[in-house]
Amino acid sequence: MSPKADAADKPRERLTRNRVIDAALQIMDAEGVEAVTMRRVAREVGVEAMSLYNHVTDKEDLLDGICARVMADFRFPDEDGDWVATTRHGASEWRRVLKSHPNVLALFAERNKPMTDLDALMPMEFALRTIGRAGMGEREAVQVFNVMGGYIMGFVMMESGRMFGGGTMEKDAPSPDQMTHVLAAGQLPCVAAALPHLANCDPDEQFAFGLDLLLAGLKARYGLLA
Amino acid sequence: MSPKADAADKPRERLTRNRVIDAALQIMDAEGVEAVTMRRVAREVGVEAMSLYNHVTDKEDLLDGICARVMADFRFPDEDGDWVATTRHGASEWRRVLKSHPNVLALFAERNKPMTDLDALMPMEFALRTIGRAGMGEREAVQVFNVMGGYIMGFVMMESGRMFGGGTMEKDAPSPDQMTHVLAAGQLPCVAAALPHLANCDPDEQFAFGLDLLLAGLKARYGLLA
DNA sequence: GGTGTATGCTTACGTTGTACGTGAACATAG
DNA sequence: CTATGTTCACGTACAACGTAAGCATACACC
Repeated sequence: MSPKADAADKPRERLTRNRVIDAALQIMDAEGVEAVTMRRVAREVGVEAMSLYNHVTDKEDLLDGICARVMADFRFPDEDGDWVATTRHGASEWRRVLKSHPNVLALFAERNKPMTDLDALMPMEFALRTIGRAGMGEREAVQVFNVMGGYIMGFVMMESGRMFGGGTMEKDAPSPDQMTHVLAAGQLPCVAAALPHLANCDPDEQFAFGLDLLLAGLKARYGLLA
Repeated sequence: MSPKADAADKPRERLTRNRVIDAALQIMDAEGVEAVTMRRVAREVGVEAMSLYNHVTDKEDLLDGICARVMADFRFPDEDGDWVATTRHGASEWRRVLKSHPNVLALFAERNKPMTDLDALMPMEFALRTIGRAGMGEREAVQVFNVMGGYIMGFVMMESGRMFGGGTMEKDAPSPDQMTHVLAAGQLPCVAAALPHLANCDPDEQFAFGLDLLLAGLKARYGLLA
């Protein structure tokens, strides 16, 4: 009998680079960066570790693939409205992408080379094009891109990594760690006073707040109007 | 003869937590985060790996120690002038600290708990106090802190991680990697046009530019004056 | 002296990334 | 049909990792 037309004798689907990277990304989202291990990914796709090397050259390559894959999730806003509106949409989309895979920022940070993937670069192209619509010079557009990009990345880093006490205490839990002890010592009065606000502030609102600051600064500087 | 008063029979200086963390930080600066290994640090301080555990509970603890140590390098600007000037000094000092240990951002990013060390929190205290001097409400001050902090971290992350092509090509080197190939394909015209600016712009100037945008936005919003 | 308490060394175990060799499935050429 | 080359998965093996456990040494205080 012919080997096809039989569902049972095709025990495993053909492995591809995409399937490998997808599995790795899923593991990273669910269990953190350090859980992304060649053996763990292999197990996820039902294969031995060494078989992955037919589709990625390294673990490095795998991680690069994850970065590119994440950026490929970027959904380009339409560019019909004025550049400020498009910028706002683009920025919040960028933040959405980063937040939907919160651990990818750690990857970005530890990777010291720029992205080369076309998929990963297209959001940058979009951003530069949109900023360019504001009518400033190329050089200024690049500056604005760096500033905005930095703001977005840093903001998401702070809100999801919460490195400065952002979400330590849920609501009013007394925060069992030693931070309370430090605060109780009376030093850091401003931090102590800020804690409830750190816990309660709506991140979306904060993000928009900072973005508006930047946009307002741009308008004030260049006399641009929305 | 007595065992003291002889320089030769005191073969090693007493190991301390600080010496361990210093060594780890030095290794991280010189060779990257992944080079910070218990055995490597031990070798650096002239000891076997397991001896480090007398001074740090974990590798985790060691890395936390590095984070705290880096923040402890923060040199507090004087707070005599107006709050805008102090903010500017504080921001550039914060950037200086991060840039002088460029790999620490990867640590910050992969660590999902807030800092609890007093040393690490004092720059935050300083920042909140300075922002508070502007006269806005506590809640707004926290927002401004998050926005400024995010901007600083993100900017440094982009400028030292150069994830978006920032420093790929030194001066006018033709960039041997595959990025050129992608660009040559005609897609990404804005990125292609931006590349020389990405390579040539002065980071200090860019940083000040973004910071001024934020400050200008604040002034415009709150009607604050320098 | 003795006796704890730090501190360091050694050995050992499980897990990591990956180099290397084997073998099955398949395409194409003779 | 057989021969041959390519692709892909498997299995074994090794060095380096974090660290648990046990033992050795040195100094503080009685």
